[in-house]
Amino acid sequence: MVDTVAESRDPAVEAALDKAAEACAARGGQMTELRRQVLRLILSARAPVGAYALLDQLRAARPGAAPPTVYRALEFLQEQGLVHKVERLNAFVGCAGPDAHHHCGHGHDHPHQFLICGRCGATTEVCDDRVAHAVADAARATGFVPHRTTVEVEGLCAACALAA
Amino acid sequence: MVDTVAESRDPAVEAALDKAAEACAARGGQMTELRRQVLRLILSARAPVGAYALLDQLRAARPGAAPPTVYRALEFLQEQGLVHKVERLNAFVGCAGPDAHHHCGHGHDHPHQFLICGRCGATTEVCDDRVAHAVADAARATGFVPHRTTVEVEGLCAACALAA
DNA sequence: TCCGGGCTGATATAGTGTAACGCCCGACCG
DNA sequence: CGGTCGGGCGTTACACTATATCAGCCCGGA
Repeated sequence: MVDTVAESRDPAVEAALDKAAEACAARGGQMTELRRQVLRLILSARAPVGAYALLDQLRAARPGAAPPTVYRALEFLQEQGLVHKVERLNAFVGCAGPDAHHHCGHGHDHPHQFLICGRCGATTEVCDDRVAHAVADAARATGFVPHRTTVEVEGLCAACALAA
Repeated sequence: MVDTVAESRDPAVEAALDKAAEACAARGGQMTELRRQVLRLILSARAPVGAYALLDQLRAARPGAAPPTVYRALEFLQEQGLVHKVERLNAFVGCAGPDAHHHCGHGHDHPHQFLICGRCGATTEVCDDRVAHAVADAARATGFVPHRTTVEVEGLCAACALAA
């Protein structure tokens, strides 16, 4: 075995990492090795990952890693719009890449919604403008000035709904 | 001082507690003294309250109270629709009273949204059908079967927006 | 009487997130 | 060159949030 446990190195993930680094640089952010490692772990996971799960995996490459190590990386990645937190799960998912949402006219701080399958744990991000507008309108109707919005739906994904 | 610290005993809160107890009983739930105390603390607060803040206050009346004491009460109150959790804050707020939402045709498990002021901490619950429908529609469009929805908007409340 | 379920007490532990200090290093400037 | 300033990271310690588990109590029904 040439590759160690930590490396499944999906080429698609590596490509996404390179694109992310590029996007960061364009905004004045530095995609350091640590941040890249954390983002790789998130993008390689099939479901949202908890901070401490990331920490465990990270220690393979960085024995000295501690909670602040991963939380600081996560904070950066969230600011860059590369990662979102799923509040209901206290876990993190990669954003398909902000670029993937350019079609709906949003930048890297785009509004998004999560569909969380309570059975298989799959969490998919959608980007629905009607939802975003409805929420913003409802807020503004009360004089509230919206800044950031969290929308998370728990239920059954299409596959699990059929299986059930 | 006749009343001790723990008792501000807002008559409106007491009335809400009585109504809540009634509503619980109608559904087969028991509003015990402990649960009533926890609900009173939540309804008396101006902002969402953390479980451990509740615990601290609760200990005035129940020296032996421990985390499970308050979490069990909270679980019951949430099931009864008397309390909601604000995920972004890991804190709990009283529901205006499910009855307050009968006007929009929902029962005690009604869809709701939170407007969280990042400056003063005030958190208001709204009940907007367009939002609820937009979210449900967006989810169903992907074959997802929605079960429970969390919508939380962080921003500035009307008062703070003016002050800022 | 005995059983069972719901509620609470009590202890222990798991999981999530931050504060605070200090070091290194590279950028920038006099 | 020397200084210093800021960002990123290591490290320790701690705060906050949540749950598992076992035991005791009360009450209503068989």
